[in-house]
Amino acid sequence: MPVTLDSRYDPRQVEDRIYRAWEAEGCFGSQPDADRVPYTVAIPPPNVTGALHMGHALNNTVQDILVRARRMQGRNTLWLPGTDHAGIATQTVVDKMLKKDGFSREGLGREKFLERVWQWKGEYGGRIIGQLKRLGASCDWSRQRFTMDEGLAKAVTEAFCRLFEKGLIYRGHYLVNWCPSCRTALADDEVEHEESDGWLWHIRYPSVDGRFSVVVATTRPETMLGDTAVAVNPEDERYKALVGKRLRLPLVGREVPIIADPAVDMSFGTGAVKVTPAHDPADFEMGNRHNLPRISILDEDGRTTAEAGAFANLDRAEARERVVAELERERCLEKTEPHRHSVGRHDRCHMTIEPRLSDQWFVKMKPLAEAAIEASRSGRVKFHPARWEKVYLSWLENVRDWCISRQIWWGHRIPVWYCRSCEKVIAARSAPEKCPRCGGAELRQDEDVLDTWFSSSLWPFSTLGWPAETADLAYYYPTSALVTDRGIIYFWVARMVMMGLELMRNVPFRDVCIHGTVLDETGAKMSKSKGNGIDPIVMIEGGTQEYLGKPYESPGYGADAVRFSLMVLTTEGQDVKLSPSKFEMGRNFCNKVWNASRFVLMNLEGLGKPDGSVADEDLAREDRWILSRLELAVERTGAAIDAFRFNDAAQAAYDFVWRDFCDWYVELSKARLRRAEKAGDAAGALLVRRLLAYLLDRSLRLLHPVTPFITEELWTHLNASCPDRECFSLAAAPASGRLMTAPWPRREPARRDERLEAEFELVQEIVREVRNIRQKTGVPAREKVQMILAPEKGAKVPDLSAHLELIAEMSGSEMPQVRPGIEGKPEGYASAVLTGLKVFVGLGERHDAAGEKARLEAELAKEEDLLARSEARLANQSFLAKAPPKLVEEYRTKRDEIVGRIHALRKSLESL
RNA sequence: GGGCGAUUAGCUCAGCUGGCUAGAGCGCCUGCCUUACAAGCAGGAGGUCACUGGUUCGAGCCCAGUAUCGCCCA
Repeated sequence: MPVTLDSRYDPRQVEDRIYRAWEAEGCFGSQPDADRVPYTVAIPPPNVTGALHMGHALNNTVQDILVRARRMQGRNTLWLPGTDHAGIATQTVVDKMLKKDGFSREGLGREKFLERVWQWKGEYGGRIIGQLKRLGASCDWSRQRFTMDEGLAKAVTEAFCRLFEKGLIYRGHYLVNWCPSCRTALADDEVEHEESDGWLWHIRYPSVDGRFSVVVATTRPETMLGDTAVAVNPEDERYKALVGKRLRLPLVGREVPIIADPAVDMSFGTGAVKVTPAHDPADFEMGNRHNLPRISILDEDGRTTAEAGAFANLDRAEARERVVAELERERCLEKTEPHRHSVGRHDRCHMTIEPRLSDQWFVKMKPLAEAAIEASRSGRVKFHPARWEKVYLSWLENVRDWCISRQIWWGHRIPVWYCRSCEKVIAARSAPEKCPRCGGAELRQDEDVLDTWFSSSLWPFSTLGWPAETADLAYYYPTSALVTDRGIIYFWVARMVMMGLELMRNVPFRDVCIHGTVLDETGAKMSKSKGNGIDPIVMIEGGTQEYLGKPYESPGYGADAVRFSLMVLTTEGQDVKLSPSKFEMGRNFCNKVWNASRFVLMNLEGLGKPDGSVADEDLAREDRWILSRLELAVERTGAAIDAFRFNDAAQAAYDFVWRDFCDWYVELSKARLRRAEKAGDAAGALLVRRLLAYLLDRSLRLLHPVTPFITEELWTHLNASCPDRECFSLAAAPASGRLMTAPWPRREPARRDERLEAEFELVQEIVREVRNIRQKTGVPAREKVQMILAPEKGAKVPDLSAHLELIAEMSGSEMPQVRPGIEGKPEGYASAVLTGLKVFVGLGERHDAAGEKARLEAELAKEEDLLARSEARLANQSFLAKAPPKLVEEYRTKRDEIVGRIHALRKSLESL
């Protein structure tokens, strides 16, 4: 069948079609199978409101590579996909949409609002899933889950109840991080701290008896309305005598005590601080130690309450202004100085966090964290790269109880009911009909929902059917690897480990792969507000996007190119500085693979069905060379994937395909085929063609995890033109069906031949030297030159007789004459000196003695420099005494080689 | 303040347990539309491996310190 591939690879004509074929043929699915070892990856569920960004593209490419490689390696592979309901983010998005239509959440009421969210999710929630498919993700879509679907809701309720029953979940009145914009409590790690310029206000508080006063320094003067003490360090001589005395709060008039507490930093401000237990975490603790009253002066919107007296019903900022102005008027403001301090912001909406006293639900973290720490210390969970373990551990070692209640509507409603008559708190798997204590029927469910991360912490097992004891759960759990960004070590990794250990009695995954974060080319994190994001879908499909203030026109690099480029850039967890042009590399490589395949396919026409294996003794030296290189590539690529070193994997496959196969083997096969045809050597030609097919086959398999689309497409063509292409063991690797489910190349260590590789390296060097001389002296491309190879007398040079034709063809020379031992240089020839071997290139008229002299002298200078260093080393007695003898021997050989080359260079110069 | 990472060619990065004449891609220079590929081929130039000390026969790699940048935690 004639092959008609375009001379350029166009991903647009391939990718969608291939993906649909995979889906239609059920290539992604996995079922438990007791006879096979599973490999399981649970996707870190992307936010259902989200669109695929470059971080997702990187994250999911890594997962897909792991999963595709394991699938080819014979593991029963399941990549379990899904999305996260992202409580606050989704609620905000729908809220905004409603506002545009003139509705409000409050006006609609809880039930109607939730209907609208589900409606919205139905319409837009699938977007990121479609985008993952566009990237090539080989997830089992039939198992797609959503953190709010029925099964997962059941898991959340079950988990809550179990933890509650065990006393690991409790309710309490504490100071929590409050977002006045989202009007909800947040967990500690949802707060980002940011240094910013502010002020330090020094306020004078007079004593009740009017005899003295104390100046306190604060960054938040408005909270003085809620002060219930002034604190000093017990060691502070300046204030020792005043401890126990009382002050009168300006503006408010309330009397507050001066207390001594070791938490006070004597060097901060005046050494005396105001204490506002209801509005500052440190003050809250201090309040507990000293039994201070807590006065909340701000409400859930961040506005002042009635407790603020004359300053009631003001916004936080306004209250500050008014308080400061009033203090100044009353001459209580000593001074105001510029001050840098850190401000907590909500990581989603960036509103300044307000510590707020409220009733919330918490998870007791200590016991859970201890188990999670042990799991990592004992190696049951391993981080890659290992250094991230420290980050994980230090978080767990210092973790505070986790506030899990959120004052929003979109999420898992807390499965707790309160009895109106006896106030019993009931956690239940389904709505109870009456109070188990007093029998009262008036029960009210808690209004709050759970933190989204609570449901995601169950993800690795809730998605497999937990709490039901399903076959899936028994087979696929624990999962094999979790792949994520370092930013999510606390949110996901640590919490999943805690919950897995607590509820499943086993870790949720064995390996945690932490890859780098995608940055723009200036090194800044990509974000919408900065306009420095690169949209992976635009890179894949083409189109214009705004990048760093300028429009960038993407030609549509294709998913494979985007994936390949990302992988080459992803070096062991280092951040990835990206610019759109980086994808050219991947695209160029795909085009190379396409064209190499095109060449092979063209040469396979009419090949027919070969009978039997290729006999090793029929292989030429270059065939054994490329098979040795292939073996090296298989080894390197596999080892790199095992070690989560994706750049090495991509690079190893790249080097083999481009450098070894295309640059050398394909090029020299052209000449061999020509030669065989001329000589009527059908068997010789067949051998080359069979090897080309075989090598292409193995290249496609090796590349498939990184560039799945193009390799699958080419595989289809290869199957059509050459279904029987196994050269050495016909059963080794079936060549039908889909590449994505075909076997990974087998390791064949016996194919590795390092001596042959060294020999071939010499061939390559000779060819390069001749090409260099030709270029430097301006020999036209098609003009053949004479060549003489002159091995030195007694030098250990590999026998090149089997390579002479190849050398001639690759360097554009006549058949080289081999003349051992000639010293000088024939008239009209330029020379190059290799180790133990001189290469003479016949230039005739073109021979330029001056140019030649300069070239050789430069070479000589380099060699002499090398020699000097080499001899210095060998003259060093302690080197000779202490270095391994084998190494010393190697250096001696090297020295002799240099001496030999210098000698040869001098001879050449002399004969000029 | 504590921790982690980075600093290698003009740019972006490799360089694992010290033995290196320090590599790749892009860019640059030169020559080629050679029947797979100009998204390509061939040839080339380009580096006091941030700095200062130390350990070692030997340091890009190990140790200590300094500087600059980035991230995380408090």
